[in-house]
Amino acid sequence: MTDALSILKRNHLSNTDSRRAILEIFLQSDNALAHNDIEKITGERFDRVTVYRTLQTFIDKGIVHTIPTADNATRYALCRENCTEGHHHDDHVHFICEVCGKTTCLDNTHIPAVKLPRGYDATQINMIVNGICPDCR
Amino acid sequence: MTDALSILKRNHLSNTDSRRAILEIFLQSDNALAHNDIEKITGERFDRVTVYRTLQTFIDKGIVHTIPTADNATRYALCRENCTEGHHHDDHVHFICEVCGKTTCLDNTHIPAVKLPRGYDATQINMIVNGICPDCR
DNA sequence: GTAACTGCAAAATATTTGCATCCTT
DNA sequence: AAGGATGCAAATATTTTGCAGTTAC
Repeated sequence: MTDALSILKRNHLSNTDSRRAILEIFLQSDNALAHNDIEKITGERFDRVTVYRTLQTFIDKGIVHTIPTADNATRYALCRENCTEGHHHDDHVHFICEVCGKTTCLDNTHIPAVKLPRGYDATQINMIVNGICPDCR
Repeated sequence: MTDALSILKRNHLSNTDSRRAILEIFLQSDNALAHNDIEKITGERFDRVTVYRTLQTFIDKGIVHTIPTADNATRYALCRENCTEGHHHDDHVHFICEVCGKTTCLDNTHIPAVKLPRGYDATQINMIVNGICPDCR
């Protein structure tokens, strides 16, 4: 199940307004969201601090992941795959549109293998593609 | 030439203490630096604002580039390749060590090609590998 | 000499922490 | 009832902007 309540239950999180609301936002959005985006949508409903703490909780549980961006704005997206606490399997490519600014998880585009120099051990790989999305061409 | 002065001249930038000093730091460092790292090294010699502006100038000229990181701390590294104003050819992999925290440009490890879904046009690709570096094993 | 660069002050923005209160289970 | 979650206040961190004084060329 991918409704907010199920996600909370599955992760042993209590069912609070802010958690449900923020999860709904992620479920209804097809792109990654910055803290600021979430605040704009929720308006005055929740304290800014609550949003920060809720996002951190979701990260800890492996419900959302952050996407590294060069512009230094932390963006969060739902983990669509089988992430569990402490273990992300986040092997898809992220696309950032230079026109509309949207960050999209290309869930079906997997990160190709890369051969690292001797001595380097990878635990996680991120691939961020900047460019122009289909909507902005 | 890869000394600080040559880099400044080549990019038509005036030769000031802060620019020379900050470039030296990059030239002597084999890993990427956060604004904070630079401030620690330069100490009280330059105003924090000057460091911000100097870094921005270098980015504009294509002398340094920023590296996207999941921890949301902007890191800067020298462009080793033929970056020109507005055009980065930054196709190497970046490695972030989970133990020592150092960010290294793997200049010789190129980013493998990736096939994007129809409609997506890439202008720049970043690949960030997290793991353990040779020094920390 | 002039345009560009720097330092200082301050504003704007982003994030974290402590604590008292409230809510979920 | 008890532990965890929230809201508020405030501390801390980060980045930007305006302006006056200084420096490179």
